[in-house]
Amino acid sequence: MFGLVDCNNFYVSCERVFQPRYEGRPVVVLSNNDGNIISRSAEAKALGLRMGDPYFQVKPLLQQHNVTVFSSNYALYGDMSRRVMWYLGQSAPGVEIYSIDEAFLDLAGMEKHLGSLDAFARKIRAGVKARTGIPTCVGVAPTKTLAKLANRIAKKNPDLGGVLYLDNAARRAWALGQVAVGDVWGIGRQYAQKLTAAGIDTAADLARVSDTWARKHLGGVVGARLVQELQGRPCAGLHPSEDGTLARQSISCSRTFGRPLAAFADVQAAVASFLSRAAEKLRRQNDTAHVLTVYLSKNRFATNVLPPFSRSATLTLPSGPTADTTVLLSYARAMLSRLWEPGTLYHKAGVVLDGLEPPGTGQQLSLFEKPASIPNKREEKSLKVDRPGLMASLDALNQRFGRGTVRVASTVLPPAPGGRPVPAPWEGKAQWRSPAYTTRLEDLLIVR
DNA sequence: TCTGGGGTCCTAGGACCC
DNA sequence: TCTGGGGTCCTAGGACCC
Repeated sequence: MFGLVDCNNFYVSCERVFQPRYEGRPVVVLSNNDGNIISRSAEAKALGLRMGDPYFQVKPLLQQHNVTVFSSNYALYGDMSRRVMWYLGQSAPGVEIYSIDEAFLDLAGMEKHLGSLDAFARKIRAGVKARTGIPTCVGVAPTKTLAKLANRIAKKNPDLGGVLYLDNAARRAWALGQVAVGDVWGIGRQYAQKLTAAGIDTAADLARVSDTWARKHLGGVVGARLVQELQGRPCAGLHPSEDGTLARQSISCSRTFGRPLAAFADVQAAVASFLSRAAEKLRRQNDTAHVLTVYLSKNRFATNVLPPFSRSATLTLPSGPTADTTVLLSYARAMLSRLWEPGTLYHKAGVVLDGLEPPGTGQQLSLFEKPASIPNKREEKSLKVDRPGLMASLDALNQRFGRGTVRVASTVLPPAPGGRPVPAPWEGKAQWRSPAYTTRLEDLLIVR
């Protein structure tokens, strides 16, 4: 059996923990750059606000109904998530952190122990609420896909008390009939359209299609597994998250710029800044990366811009895997020059680190590179700097004194005439950001 | 004026290898 | 006239997730 614990309206709920006056009132949280709605309270959903709505489009509606708006505060959400996950880790034998606000629980064999998984799920739910203030729903079922489905039904039907346990075939059949095919985990817009056109409208209909049909029309083996899981046959196990954190197979950092950029120097500094951040995440997870991708995007909403809206370059690092910001930067600069089209307005850039492995596993010297033990004169000079040590010091300083305290020079634009530092033009808006209550001493909540 | 960011898995085609 | 088969790696892109 699997449990799926999913936080309700997670970002909104995080804000409400520290500002309880927003309970019972419409609240939304916006994406980076205050661009789109990414979290909505139940009251905001009832007003017809949808996930992903651009802020500027729904602004009148928000004002009309006096909806409270927050910019996203990832320092807060990340820390609240850590607390929720820590508690889950204490409560279940195996936990797989699936996203910032969701985790699968391994409940194999626990029925015998506990008698009722329903009561257990309710206990977990109450425990998360008591310890963090975050409301959740819990679905329990024999496969991950069915646990997701059960969770969804629990969310939609408050009378269930936030928990649904699909313990027998009759309940499962009932549950499958409750859910539209487009709301099944793994069925997105494209597939939903295709399925309804073929007369498959509910999860129950989808559970009845043949393996061959699923393979042919739902992305091959992925679709076949999905159907099996709906039928109650598990195709995916639980991958426990070590020490309460999620190790990733790729790390990326990208941003839509605060305003469109046309100058190479600006975009280059932006890319350097994103890559520095990605490399920092990489080192925090104690990995090195062997593959680097850089991409540039134009404005995909502009009527005068033709696709492709994005160009990317991917490079397997000839010098082997690294976690050194300066090494990664030297490659990124060259890749950016290759992608650059003069006279273009760029809206967004990003970097991706792939081929992650722990340091020291697969060092590969390039054909033209001498091993570090016999350096030439120039290398001798650069080798005086202990790079891993340099990176560790950089991270330690930024950890202690705040992100960005010490930076690689290429992420900083030359000062304006008069010597004043230039604000980074790629940084976006965040007009309504709440304090980092739990991660910055100055932001600590004061209770009178 | 204004439209997010960070992930996963899978497939397909070309280059290259034996 | 006639031109293999099986494999890997790389790159790009599609579909999906939260």
